[in-house]
Formats: sequence, structure tokens, C-alpha cells
Amino acid sequence: MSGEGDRFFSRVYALVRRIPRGRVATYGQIAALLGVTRGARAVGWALRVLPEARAARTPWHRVVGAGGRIAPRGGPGPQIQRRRLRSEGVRFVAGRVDMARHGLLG
DNA sequence: CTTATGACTTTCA
DNA sequence: CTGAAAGCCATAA
Repeated sequence: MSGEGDRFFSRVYALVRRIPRGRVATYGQIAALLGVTRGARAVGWALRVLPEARAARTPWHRVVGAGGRIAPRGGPGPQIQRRRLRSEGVRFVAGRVDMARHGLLG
């Protein structure tokens, strides 16, 4: 198979779209769920190039770094992400998402 | 095919 | 706790 639907990026978007409101997943977890144990950076790349059209229906803000850290990057991204998560009831502890409470297994 | 890139992660000092 | 260094991956050029 080699259609766009099989592209790694598309699979990342599809999985991110399944993250429930009020919950978060790490880049590494998403990569692992896609069968790429150490593809965290690739997941980050996928979200970095996330088309604005898809962004509207993709809860990209529910993807955080290991330990619940908001991935630092240029622009207002981090601030927006933090605000959206808080509006969903996600709790932060010491500037990091409380993974024990909002992580995939929490 | 070879390099470069980046919204990562882990390890070590 | 901080920060640097190295490892890893899918893409782009």
C-alpha cells in the first residue's frame, strides 16, 4: 500500500484525533502506538507541518513531551496549547501536565 | 544516495 | 534541578 492514507504523517493525525478531551499523549507514545518505538521526533515533525485545514479538527494541543512538558518552540504555540489544555480541565503541576491524571494510562 | 532538520527522549555531569 | 550530548526517525532537498 502506498497511498496518502498510509503516510506516517496521516497516521499520526488520525491517532491524535482519537485522543479524548481532557487527556494527553506524549510524542513517544504516539510513535510507539504507530509501531515506531523511537519515532518521537518524527511525530513532532508531523505536527509541525500540520496543515491549517486539518488543524481545525486535530487536537494537536493534546500532544505533549515526556513528563508532561509542553514542547518549546517559536511562536505563540506553547501558550495557546497550555490555554486550551487548561480550558479542558487538564491540571498542571510545576509547569507540567499532571500525567498521572491526564496521561493515556492515567 | 548523502545531508540537513526538528512541536523528542534519555543519559550523564 | 539544569544543561549538554548523543541517539533516533520520517521527510525534504
